[in-house]
This record gives sequence, structure tokens and C-alpha cells, in this order.
Amino acid sequence: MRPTASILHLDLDAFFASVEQRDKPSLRGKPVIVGGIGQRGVVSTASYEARRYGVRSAMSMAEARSRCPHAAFLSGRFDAYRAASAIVMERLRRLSPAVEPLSLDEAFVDLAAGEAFDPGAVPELVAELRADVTRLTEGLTASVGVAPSKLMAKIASEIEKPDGSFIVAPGTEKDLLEPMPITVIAGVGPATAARLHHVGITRVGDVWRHTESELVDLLGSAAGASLHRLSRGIDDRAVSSHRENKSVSSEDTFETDIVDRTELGLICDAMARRTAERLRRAGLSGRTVTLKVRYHDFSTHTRSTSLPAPTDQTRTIVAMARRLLDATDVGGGLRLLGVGISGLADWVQDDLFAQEADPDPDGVLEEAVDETPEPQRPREWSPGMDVHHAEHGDGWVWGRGMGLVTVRFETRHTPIGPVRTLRADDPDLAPGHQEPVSHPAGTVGE
DNA sequence: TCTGGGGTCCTAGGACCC
DNA sequence: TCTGGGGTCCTAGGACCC
Repeated sequence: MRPTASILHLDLDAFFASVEQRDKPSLRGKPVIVGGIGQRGVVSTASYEARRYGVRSAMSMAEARSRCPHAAFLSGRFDAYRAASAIVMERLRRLSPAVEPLSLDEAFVDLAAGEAFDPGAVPELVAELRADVTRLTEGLTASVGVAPSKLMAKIASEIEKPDGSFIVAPGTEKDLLEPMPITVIAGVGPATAARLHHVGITRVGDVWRHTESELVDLLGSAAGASLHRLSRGIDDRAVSSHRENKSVSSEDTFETDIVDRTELGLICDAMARRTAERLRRAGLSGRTVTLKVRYHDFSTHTRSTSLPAPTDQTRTIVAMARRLLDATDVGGGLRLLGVGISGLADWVQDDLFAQEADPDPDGVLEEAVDETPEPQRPREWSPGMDVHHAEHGDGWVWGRGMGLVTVRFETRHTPIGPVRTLRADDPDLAPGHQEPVSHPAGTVGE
């Protein structure tokens, strides 16, 4: 626990709605609601004028319309939001290099990682920061909290919201937390709050009467231990400015449920393409493709499958997603369909090898799915050995899936050589071989 | 007129390996 | 013949966050 209030949390007030009001003077002073404007949309952000009518984030747009019919309903202009966000993040980086954005409108800053941090000058620093944000963004306002921890900084930025700030003096954390509703603690949402309610916990101070092991029994080891610490204001989480992406996904909720398999197939292809393009644009590749479907009753299911090595190839990702969809019951129709990729690798940084590590450099996987395989094959196979000689060098079985076996080769020039894919029924891979697997074998729908 | 889209993290069971 | 223990990977689902 750090001894000074040196973690800052900044939150832009009603961000999307405020950008709209800034850019369209006719909307100023009026209720503005940004979100999905279709039949099944939800509210992203409501201006403070709209909040007076009870409109909240995540509320269905239908309910928002009934509560505040005269509001302006907008679908959002994300380029404008990104531009405003970039200005604010840039300003935060002048305070310290340790800036951790949580979303377009929120970030933590570790002030102690900046140059010549003076704890005594925090009030002036905050005032100057908030004034700069409003000036640089031409009218947006921010709320700011500063505290000895992330937990308290984030809570503090809410206290004087909107357009205010609060600094938590070290040592005052527990007094501040005690009367607050339990849901102020990070990770306590509706489901956890309901369980805690059952044992008489509604405020943060109520947690103090329970031992860690009681909380672990109730919530599981991670959530229980975390709540035990955070409720006492104990929080050592660091501000981290370089968090790596773990997944990329695209999904779409349909205006009405879609039953037709052919139509769903085309949508699945398009969704997989979108995901693959975003993956490539981010300079990444991934191993695991996940299909997500939601039924009319809102139940949600996922099906996933992994490749032996990362790919960023659209056709491979499309083929894998299709296979997953083909194996999925769409009986009563789908409300939502999505395609995601995880198990990401940094394609750009590892350029030389990554190109060759693509398990499907020639789109062989997809062609095989289309029953038109033309895989290259090694000339020789030495049963029972870890390495077999081949035309291109020495290779070994590297993974299997989708009725195919992936063989990776060493060449004279590179330790990690090209990958070739054979059909599983290739005579060179007949049973009886002691299979030399020098890498965890993936399973792709076999 | 119910319930978006982009993510993260955790849990749990089974496979597999040593 | 009645059976371990730990570690890791994979998959599926759920809670949570903005």
C-alpha cells in the first residue's frame, strides 16, 4: 500500500452524449441518448438531462423511449469519440508515462511514476488537468479521483461527479468505504451482491465481520479473497500502461431471430471475415476460434476449436467458424451470432517466423474442407522417430485437426521452418507410427 | 417494447503427461 | 486389480466491466 495519494482516475462525464452536445449546439441542455437505435438496442450513454427521467446505461432503448420520449436518440459517432479520447489520453501522459486506459472515457494514471511528483501539489495538478481537458476537447468535462490505490481512486472520481474531483487522504479509506453499497467494490455485480445479501452484507462495512475463508466459501477463492482485501481498502494493483489484447471478436444481434441455415452461414462467414480483418489490422494472429450463438430465450452458447499454430488468414478463420456453426443447433433460430479469436500471438514482432508458422499458409485447410486438397507431402517418413527427413528438410508432426495433420519442417536456414498439412489418411501417417509430436497437439473438430 | 458489443477474468471438468 | 498426485491444456459457461 503506497503511503501517498498518487493514483489518479479520470472519467469523462456522460462522454458520448457530451460529445454530441458539444458538436450540435441544438442538443445542449436537452436529453440526449446514445445507443443502439434498432428494435433490440440498449443505451450506451444518457446525458444528465436524460438521467433525470431515469434513463441509464445498459437500459433497453425501448424503455428509454418510454421514459423520455422527447429525447434525441443517436446511434453514436465513434470516430469523434476516439478523437476526443486521444486528446485526453495524450494530456494524461504529460502527467506520467504510466497511463492505463480502461475505455475511451476512463483511465488510471500513476502519478508517482512521473517526474518530480509532489504529493502536496495534487490539488493544483487536478485543477489544472480538468481545466486543460475542457479546453483541449472544446467543452467536455471530467471527474477526477486521486487516492493511494486504484480502488479508492475510482471510487473517489464518482464522489463529486459530474465535473468535480475528490482526493482521498491516506488512512481514511475504511471510513469512506464503510457506509458505501457493496457494489462499489470492483468485481461485485448483481449476482455477487445477491449472494452477499443473503448473509446480511449490503454495505462495505458489513464485509468486515466475515473471515476470508467464509467469503471464499461463499464466492470462490479469487472473488472471496479479493473482496476480503478490497473491502478494507487494501489494494496493491499496479497501473499498467501496456496491457496486451487477449481476444478479438465481432458479433451481431439481429432485428428479428434468423432461422434459415443458409442465411446464418453467410452471416457467419461475414462475421469471421470481419474478425480476421481486425485481427490482421492489429498485427496479431490467433489459434482459437470461438463461435457464439444466442437463442430466442437469451441463452448463450459458445463452441471453440484450436489450431496447432496461430493464423491470421481469413479463409482459415472463416472455414473454422463455419465448421462450428455446422455442428451447432440453430433449431428455433438465432438472436445473435458472433465469431471471436483468442490465443493471440504477436504477428508483427515475430514477423520472420510468424509468416512461416502459419499452419495454413496456402489456404490448404479451407481447400481440404472443400474436398479439394492439394497438400504437399514429405518424401520420406521414418516411423517411430521424432524427426523424419523430407524434401524440404527435417519435419515432425506438429498437430492435427479437421481431418488433417500438420507437419512442420526445419530447413537449413531457419530453426522454425514452413508448415505443411497432410490429410489424416495419408499413408505416411498410417497407424503403427509412434507419433512424434514435438508440440502440444491441437484438436480441430476431429 | 426486455436485455448491445467489445472485452477480461475465473471456475470446473476432462484429457493428457510425468 | 480398484487405483496418486501435480501440472498444463482445452473447452464451456458465467460474472463482470465500460
